[in-house]
Amino acid sequence: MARIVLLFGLALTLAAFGLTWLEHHFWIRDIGWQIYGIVIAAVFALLGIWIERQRTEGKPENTNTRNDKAIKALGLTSRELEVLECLRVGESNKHIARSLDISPNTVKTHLQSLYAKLGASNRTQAVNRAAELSIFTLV
Amino acid sequence: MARIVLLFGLALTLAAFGLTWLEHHFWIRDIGWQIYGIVIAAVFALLGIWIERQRTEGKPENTNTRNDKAIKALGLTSRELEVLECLRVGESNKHIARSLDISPNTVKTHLQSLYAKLGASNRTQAVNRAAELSIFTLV
DNA sequence: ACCGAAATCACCCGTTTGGATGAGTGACAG
DNA sequence: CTGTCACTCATCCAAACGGGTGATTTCGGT
Repeated sequence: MARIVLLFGLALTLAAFGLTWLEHHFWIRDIGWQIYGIVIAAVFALLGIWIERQRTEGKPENTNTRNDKAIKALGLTSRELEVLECLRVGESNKHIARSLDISPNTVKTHLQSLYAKLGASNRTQAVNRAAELSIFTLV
Repeated sequence: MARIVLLFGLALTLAAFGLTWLEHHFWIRDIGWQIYGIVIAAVFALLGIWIERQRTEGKPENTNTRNDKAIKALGLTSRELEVLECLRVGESNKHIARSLDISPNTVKTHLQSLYAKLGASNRTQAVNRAAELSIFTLV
């Protein structure tokens, strides 16, 4: 927040200085100050929009970082994540096997490590835990 | 979006007219146009922030209403909703039976109606669909 | 060249689910 | 009073799942 205020003040002073400079070198008096004011208004309105957009973007960033943090903390491998994503959609082991082009037995193996790492005892719990840790790529 | 553009243009023209009016009546020449520009900049930056904030506010309202709408649309009964909530947490049929103090057989019956109504073929899919329809009471 | 982690697959066994069907009860509206 | 609906429970059967164990391959890092 402090950074935003600083940025804002900086922009204002820069603008003031820039305008003073322009006044002494160019065609300011010719175009009339109304247009001038309009340009300033437009630019700073856009700046305001930009600032607000930046400010509200902080949230998905957190989920993304938590995402990776949790994944690394639990030691989830890439293959396990793929299986996990299939779990979320509700695919059966056989279906997952076809999706990832591996044997159903392998799927079961991946699932067991997933259950162990997530502290789950079945697929629904696994999905639930993964959701709590915001592991899924949010749609 | 069109409304925002309109609002913006209106604000700009109003500002231009207002400034012209001010110029002919008051102390404009005294305070110097730099400060003038700064004020314009600040006001319109705030306007930009406000606009952006308005634009991004619409979302949380939907989730609550969809909740009940979807439930009624699908004809989910109260008992089915209880079972659904247990599903979400990952409880087994037997556990759900104890939670709701009914027979596991009854749980299965409720599950079958749930699957039918939600268009799911297993518990994980049911939870997924329910989440998509934001049926769960958000934590 | 070797180690360890990841990934792959297989087998066995018991439990859980899902699907289909039938049926009894209580409540509530027409 | 009768029909409908939600809720309850049951039985049978096949499929899917969870748990355990062991084995092979592949690959990056030391």
